[in-house]
Amino acid sequence: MTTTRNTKQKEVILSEIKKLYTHPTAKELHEIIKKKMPQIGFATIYRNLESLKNSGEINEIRSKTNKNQTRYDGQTHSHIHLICKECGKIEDLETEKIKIEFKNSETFQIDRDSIEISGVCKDCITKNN
Amino acid sequence: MTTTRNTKQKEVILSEIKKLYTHPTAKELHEIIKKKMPQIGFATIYRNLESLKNSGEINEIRSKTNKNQTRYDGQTHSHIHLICKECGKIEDLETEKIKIEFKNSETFQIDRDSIEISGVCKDCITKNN
DNA sequence: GTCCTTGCAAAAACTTTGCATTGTT
DNA sequence: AACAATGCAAAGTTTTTGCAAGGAC
Repeated sequence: MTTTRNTKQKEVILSEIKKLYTHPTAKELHEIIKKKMPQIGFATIYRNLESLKNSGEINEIRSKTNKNQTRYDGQTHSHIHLICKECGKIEDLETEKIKIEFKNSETFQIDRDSIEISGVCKDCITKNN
Repeated sequence: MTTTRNTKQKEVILSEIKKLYTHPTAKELHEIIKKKMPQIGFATIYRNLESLKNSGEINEIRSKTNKNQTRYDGQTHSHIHLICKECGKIEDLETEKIKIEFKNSETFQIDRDSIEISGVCKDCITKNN
């Protein structure tokens, strides 16, 4: 078992991602964090996101949006993701607002916080009319 | 408006992906198709997958599994995806086998065929015991 | 002092693009 | 004959890895 150390970089990365509700990519996060810590490198972002993911302090979003980039989520309360297939925006939806009945619980153990649903968001519905 | 032409390559790509229930990546598909058509190039696979996706003959799976690769689905009947977070396998689930009640239909128009749920598959549940 | 983490650069992995040639219509 | 599609290679993107130097414990 390897031990992890607390570094200034990790602290800033966690604190910044926790402030966001935008599900940033590693690149977006790097841009944001460089403002506070200009010398921070890309690899540090990636390695810390991996580490924070493993410790459960943040989540990785499985769905790609428009581009092929991994997105991260600093919000760890119970929620699912609604992904707009037109603009790529990811919205959070509290788990209580959706009811899912699943008949195959013996063959697949679903994770109620890892549900991602694609569709069209309000803005794009309006835009289409 | 651009017209599309029917080529031997496109025909083979479509026919091979339709036979599979494994949600292959472009690379996997390339390997499979090279057995029938050894000279086919990577770019041809990518361009045809894009084209077949646009015409609705196949679907692109939004979720990344283990690696950061796009997966494709030759099965176009109504179904959702169960993604095992341990082994990365994607299972299909007929839409009738899951009931979803969603309270926010006015703010997000969900696409019932684009639901992806993460969890643990039967094999991995067994493996864990 | 040990050894994990950083920052940089290089490499790897995946996807897209440019272009001459081939094949469809 | 026009021009879309192919195959190849090069370029573009995103992510991972190697390594010397720095920092946490």
